[in-house]
Amino acid sequence: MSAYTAASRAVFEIFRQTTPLVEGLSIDEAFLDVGGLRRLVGPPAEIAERLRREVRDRVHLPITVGVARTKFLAKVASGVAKPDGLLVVAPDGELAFLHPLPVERLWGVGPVTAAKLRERRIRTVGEVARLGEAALVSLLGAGTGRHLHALAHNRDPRAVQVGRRRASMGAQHALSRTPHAPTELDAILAGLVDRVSRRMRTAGRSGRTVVLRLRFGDYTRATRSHTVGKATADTTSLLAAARTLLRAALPEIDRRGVTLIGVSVGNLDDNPVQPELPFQPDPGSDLDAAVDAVRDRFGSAALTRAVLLGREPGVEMPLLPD
DNA sequence: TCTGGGGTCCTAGGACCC
DNA sequence: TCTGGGGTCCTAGGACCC
Repeated sequence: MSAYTAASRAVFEIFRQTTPLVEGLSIDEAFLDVGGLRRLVGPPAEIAERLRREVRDRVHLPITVGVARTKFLAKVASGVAKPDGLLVVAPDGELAFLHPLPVERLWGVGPVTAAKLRERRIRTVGEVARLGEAALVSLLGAGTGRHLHALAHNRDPRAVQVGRRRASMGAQHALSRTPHAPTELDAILAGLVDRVSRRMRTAGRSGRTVVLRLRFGDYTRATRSHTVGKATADTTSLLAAARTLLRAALPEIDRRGVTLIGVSVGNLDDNPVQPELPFQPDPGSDLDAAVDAVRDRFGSAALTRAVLLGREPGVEMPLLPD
């Protein structure tokens, strides 16, 4: 576990001591629902100050807190208050706070959407709100248009969700623009699948959809996916699926060049154990368990796939006995 | 500035089934 | 035999987030 991960866990622990209603958003962001604590603990602003103090004293990190009636506005407030700040948006001052802000503050507005809005001379959240839903939908499509219209009026009915589980797990590797031989790409793929499948087994997850992510020489991207009938966290099975996808993409890679390979597994399930194990064991599950055990004890470099030998820094070709 | 790594959500078309 | 509607799943792409 990295120092960053350890600190993140410690901070989340402090959050959970304050309220059980904690929704992790990323390694360094979370929503806390403190609506029920007003009588017992005090107003949200006081709770926020206390959280900042505790994290500073116990984990020695600054945190920024945004307090508001909706998740969306709390996130905007914390974004405005960064770094190491606290901003409380009172219910009667929501739109006065929100409307002068630039459109980029809206959750879901990135460079593409911002550029489309700019073309219509829309620069602030207030201008988005005044534009009206129908005009936004015709400009940005139904999904984004309705979403932004609601946010611009601070309409965000989503509650804080506890215990949300990850929907996919993946790993990727950036490459130089020089040509790469199929064997080299295959070795990189094997290393990525190895990393992802191990993470899945550690987390007790298994998955059905293998996604191969490619970025070509011109930095455009493409994905190829394959879904199997039964969820697995078995390295051999996942690698077989990934290899099929890579083989099919090789002609295109050959033409356009490749600057990134990624593998992720989606359709994640909570049950990595195969119920019919005594009769139809996964071909590689025993091997995976043995490899995981060795790595748990001796570190992740202790064992590697033959296809990777001599490619990863720090991994030496072993001396074979005569 | 351009090009690191790990994710989420939405949309759309096609296949398939009833 | 053909047509139609509705639903689900899979695949692919795109935009966005930290």
